[in-house]
Amino acid sequence: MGKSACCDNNGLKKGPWTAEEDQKLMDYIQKHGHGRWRTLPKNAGLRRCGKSCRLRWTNYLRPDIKRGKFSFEEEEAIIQLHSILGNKWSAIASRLPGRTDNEIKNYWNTHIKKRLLRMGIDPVTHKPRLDLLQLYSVLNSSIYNSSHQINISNLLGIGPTLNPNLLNLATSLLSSQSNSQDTSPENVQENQLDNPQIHQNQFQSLQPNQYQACIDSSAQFLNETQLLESNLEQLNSTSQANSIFQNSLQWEETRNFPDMGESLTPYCGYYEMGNQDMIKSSFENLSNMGFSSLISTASSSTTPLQSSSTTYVNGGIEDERDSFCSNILMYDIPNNLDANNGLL
DNA sequence: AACAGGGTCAACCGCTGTTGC
DNA sequence: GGCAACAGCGGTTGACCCTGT
Repeated sequence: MGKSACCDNNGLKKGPWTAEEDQKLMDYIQKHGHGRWRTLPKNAGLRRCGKSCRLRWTNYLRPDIKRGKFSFEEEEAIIQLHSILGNKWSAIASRLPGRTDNEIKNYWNTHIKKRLLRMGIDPVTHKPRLDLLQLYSVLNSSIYNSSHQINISNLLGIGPTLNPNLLNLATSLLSSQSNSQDTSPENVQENQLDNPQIHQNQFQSLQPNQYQACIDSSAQFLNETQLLESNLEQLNSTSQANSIFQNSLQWEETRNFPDMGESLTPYCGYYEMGNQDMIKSSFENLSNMGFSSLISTASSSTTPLQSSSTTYVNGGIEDERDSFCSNILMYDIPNNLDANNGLL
């Protein structure tokens, strides 16, 4: 099909809309309704193309548009819906009354996506960036214990907010994975590459000028996320993960957030407030990876997105200390929602 | 005060899907 | 079935604003 014909017309105005143009468009739509966008500009006395008029109406002039900052509930819904629908902004917008796809898309790209990245969560897969966790864990455990106290967090640019218990979890899972490997001679070398303990030993005598080499050596871990995920499915010892998870919660409870204070509002503090969300997200993904049995389920949902729907439980946490904590792990998926195709 | 750099968001572009002839 | 017009979608752009130097 290609470009719409209306965009080829010359002499049509582009750029920001004036109040006068807005008024003309609103007056016309109030009298005649919207639709027939190709002929609307001419009939309304506007020197705009139909697409521009439609966009202006649907994104800004519609009476049911909700302006202003996104609420916590809305942000939560966006994240959950995005994890299901991906970049189907219109499908996401259809579940957030008063919000447009454009607004949600902008908000995702400028706010949520960056927060997820800062937290070490892949905004595409909504899974923890285990490559960073692995690298962090291996380097930190080896270098930090050596005589050369290096802040690996800064070195890797992943900040000081990574929960050490989550790192332990990643390391434990890696270790378990390597233990479950075939130990036949032909696989020994490969298993050595997979074993973080071996890497740790290799770093014991690390010198300051060897940090880059250290990173290079560890870079081979970066492609092992899939191995880790498959290991998650194989790991039967759920008590291990549960224990680490409980430690994570305790770690969060005792952690200080000196700059938060009043800013711990649902909107501006959601991801900034700490790693609770990272833990939630991590364990949500654990659930997605086959660990749902080790995470207790919530019994009800208070999410704003409801109606006749099938309750979908990603995995709940019975810690009502943070009500949002349980909310985010549980989400109502309407019956007519298809994860692959959006609305049916 | 001036400038640079980064963040935000309204608007545009190019494409796909749908509909009617 | 083929074509064109249309509606809608997601990615991208660029002007504007804010903040730090």
